[in-house]
Amino acid sequence: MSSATNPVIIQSDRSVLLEVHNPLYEEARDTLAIFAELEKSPEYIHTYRITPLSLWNAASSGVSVADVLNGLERYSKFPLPDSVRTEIQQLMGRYGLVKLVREDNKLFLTAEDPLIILEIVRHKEVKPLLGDDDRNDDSQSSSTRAEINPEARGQLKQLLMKLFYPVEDLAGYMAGTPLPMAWRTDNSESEPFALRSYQQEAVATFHQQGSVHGGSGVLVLPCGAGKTVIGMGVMMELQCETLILTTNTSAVKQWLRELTDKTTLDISQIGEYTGGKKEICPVTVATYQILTHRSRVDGNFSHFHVFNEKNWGLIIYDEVHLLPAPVFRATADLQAKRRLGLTATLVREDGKEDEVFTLIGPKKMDVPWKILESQGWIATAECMEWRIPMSKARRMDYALAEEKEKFRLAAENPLKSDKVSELIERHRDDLVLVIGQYVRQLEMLACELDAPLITGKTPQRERDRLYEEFRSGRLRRLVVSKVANFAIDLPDANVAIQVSGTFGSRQEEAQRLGRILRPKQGESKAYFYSLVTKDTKEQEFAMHRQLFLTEQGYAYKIMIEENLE
DNA sequence: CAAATCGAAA
DNA sequence: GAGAATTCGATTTG
Repeated sequence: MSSATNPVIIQSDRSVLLEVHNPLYEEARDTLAIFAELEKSPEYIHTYRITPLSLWNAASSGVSVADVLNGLERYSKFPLPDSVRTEIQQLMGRYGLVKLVREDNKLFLTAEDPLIILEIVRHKEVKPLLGDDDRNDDSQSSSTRAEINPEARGQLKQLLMKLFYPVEDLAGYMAGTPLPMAWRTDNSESEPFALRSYQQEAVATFHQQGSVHGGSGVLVLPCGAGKTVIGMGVMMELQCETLILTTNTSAVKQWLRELTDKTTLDISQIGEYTGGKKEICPVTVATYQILTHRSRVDGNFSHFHVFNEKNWGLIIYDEVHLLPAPVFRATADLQAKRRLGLTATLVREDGKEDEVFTLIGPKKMDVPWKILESQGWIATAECMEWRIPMSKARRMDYALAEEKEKFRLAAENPLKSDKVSELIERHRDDLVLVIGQYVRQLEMLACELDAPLITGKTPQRERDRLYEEFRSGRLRRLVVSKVANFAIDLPDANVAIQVSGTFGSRQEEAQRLGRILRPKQGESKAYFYSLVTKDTKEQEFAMHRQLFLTEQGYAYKIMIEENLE
């Protein structure tokens, strides 16, 4: 029961504070993870929130109201507020009022209380999603069930969630065509391959719960945590034909490489479905882009047939936070397939996280960056923001500029280049990436630093040559544009200097930090510098970008450069 | 026929 | 609220 030495404080707004350095931290964390969302994880106190969605997700994996209340009471410093207790009972009680069942290959919504079914079938947005069965007619108003259109299974669940009737989906998953596979043991590299402990845990968490409930979900893992390996781990468990969706062709190549390298699957069993090749094999890797492509003639999606081409038993969504809206809709129709979403950050600047949860599945596991850092899988990072002044003349220009030009004026502040040179000098023996947003600015910097520049227009051969030199250490500094956000073949560095970035994108910041967090031999210490112009809009945007990293527990040191005039 | 180039899309 | 990168299909080129 509650005791002052416990690690948790529960507030009446359903937020939960957890002390990280308390001896009961780990137990309490594992308990909270079951029914609350981790919102912030700075160094000393983590914040969780109990939301309707998080409670329903818990309920869907078999957790009861009593489990939640006991869990909270066990670790709380103070007695549980009554309002919180009541709300939890109320909210969780709604889960399962409506069930989705399969009978003779038809899908039905059922409820014990006919009034609930009546309320639902009368709802004007629900109506078009029901089966055309005439039993759904108003004359049958005392019915405890209603037939639905199987294609609308996802859409309907989404809609009912909004109406506060979270559906207990008992209709199950299709197993998909079986495909035997195993990890390769005869690997050409001498080290035998093994899943890291948290990777194993992730696979188990996804797979564990019964076949009805445990079929879909999202795993949140930092960059460099080995997402493809975990995806393959899940494939090993399910042993079935799999469709893998990624953001771009280099990610496709990466999956293909890893699959051939680490599994017993034969090359003939692995296919690439992109602009270049159109193979459909028992394991197929495709880009989101090709799926969203519409025919020029009739405006229809020309490649959606991939979803139905084979009897997929598992669909893996790589970087699920980038899932485009049309694929969302297609996915809504695929509720009978097992779905695995992989992502480093479940933040979407468009706030569609809830849709990911409803259509792909609940978040099954969240590995905070700091945990990986403490286990030595990623490097420790020092983040620093330098605030650079503008020249008098530029300050004048800035003051007179149109609102929309201001950001660019601030971002391209030429005084930044002095600081870049200084930082490069300080890291003479390190591998340094200079990352920026505007090609013009980068061209100037590259010239001053006498370092090569890589932008979108740089031909692949040129890129490969530069990457190679950088990897070998002959080349110690590289200026890159936004290609850095996507190019996964970019070699690892241990210092990044960001001279400009997009309007406050948290994702981008995370990705760029991820670039330098791969552990290196010897001292695994990384430096991340962000250069912003003092007292401008840029400074505000930088603040927003950093939010995610602050949430993950990284502290920014702020350094202010004085005006020279 | 494959590689290189181009414009459109989102 | 704007600029950069990417990708796809079509067209041209060797």
